[in-house]
Amino acid sequence: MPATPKLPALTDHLGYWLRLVSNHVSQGFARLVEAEGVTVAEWVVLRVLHDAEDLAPSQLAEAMGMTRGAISKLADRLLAKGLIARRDNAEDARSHRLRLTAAGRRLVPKLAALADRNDAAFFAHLTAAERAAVEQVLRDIVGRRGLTDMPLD
Amino acid sequence: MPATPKLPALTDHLGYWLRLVSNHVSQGFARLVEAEGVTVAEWVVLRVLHDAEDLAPSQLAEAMGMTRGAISKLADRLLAKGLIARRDNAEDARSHRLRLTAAGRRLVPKLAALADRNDAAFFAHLTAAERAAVEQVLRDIVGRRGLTDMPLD
DNA sequence: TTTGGCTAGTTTCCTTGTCAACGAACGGAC
DNA sequence: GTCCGTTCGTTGACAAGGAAACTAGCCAAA
Repeated sequence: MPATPKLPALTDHLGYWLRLVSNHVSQGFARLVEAEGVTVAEWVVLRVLHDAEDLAPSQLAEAMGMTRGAISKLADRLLAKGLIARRDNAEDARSHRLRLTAAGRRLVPKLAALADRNDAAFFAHLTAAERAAVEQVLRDIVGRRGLTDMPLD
Repeated sequence: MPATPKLPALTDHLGYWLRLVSNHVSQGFARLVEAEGVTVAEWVVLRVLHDAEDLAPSQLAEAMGMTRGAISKLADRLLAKGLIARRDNAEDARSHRLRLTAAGRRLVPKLAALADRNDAAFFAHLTAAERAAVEQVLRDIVGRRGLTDMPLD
């Protein structure tokens, strides 16, 4: 018997498999949306704004699990692409609100279709039960640990 | 009825949950290994070298799903930390081999314990069946799509 | 043997994030 | 009314990876 205790392999950790698959899924999606001239982070902003109508950068940062600095630059890019607009906040001169432009609003369904397509490409072969089981486990972990945000790492 | 067709939410995609949890798991691990002065990518290098004994940078790039350029810089950092060593390849002067130093080899079990700890923190509450089911699904996807590498984004 | 293509690593530039410092504006205590 | 601590967004420095250009060395064909 070897004197060294068993050293677990990378693949012994569930986190390894999660990361491996997750990274490929995200990368696949990144390639899809790239054709529309948008990054994954930008897509998330657009999708969140689509539902919210009007958000302060700091709220966006909170919702996306990114720093305010990152949101600031992200907003600059989306502004330059004409997909969002800044509007002063009447009640607080420090702050302002971000909203989709017409072009931004028009783009969201197109990107959503790509998200559907990408998800299907990776998970369509699963049975409904398998899908539900995995989602259940993941949602459960999110709930247990109170993960509300989405850190981009 | 609204004229607009249903727009799927971010959370309707399994990829969303995968990414959310995966990013938190990775971030949690990053915080743990940070105390040992190492990043996640560096940990992977160390762990792979631990098993391989001797690897060319290009092999490492292949195994980790990173570019050779990234490995080149990563190796520089690990070299500076004294965790790996470069050795010339007698058969091919273009190439060289990377191996763990004694310090690097000593560090691996410590990091492996952190990996165990992190995995447990996120997944220990799962039943063996749940764990196996998730791992099975993930491994299956990896197999179907021939994902051998581990892209870091 | 020399030439031309290939391969291994490195380097440069670019992207996109974090972190920390900053200035402007808010708001409560006095 | 005036401070003083806090919050808002921005900015600059830094980190880490990708893409592509570059260098050095290999090797096979002429």
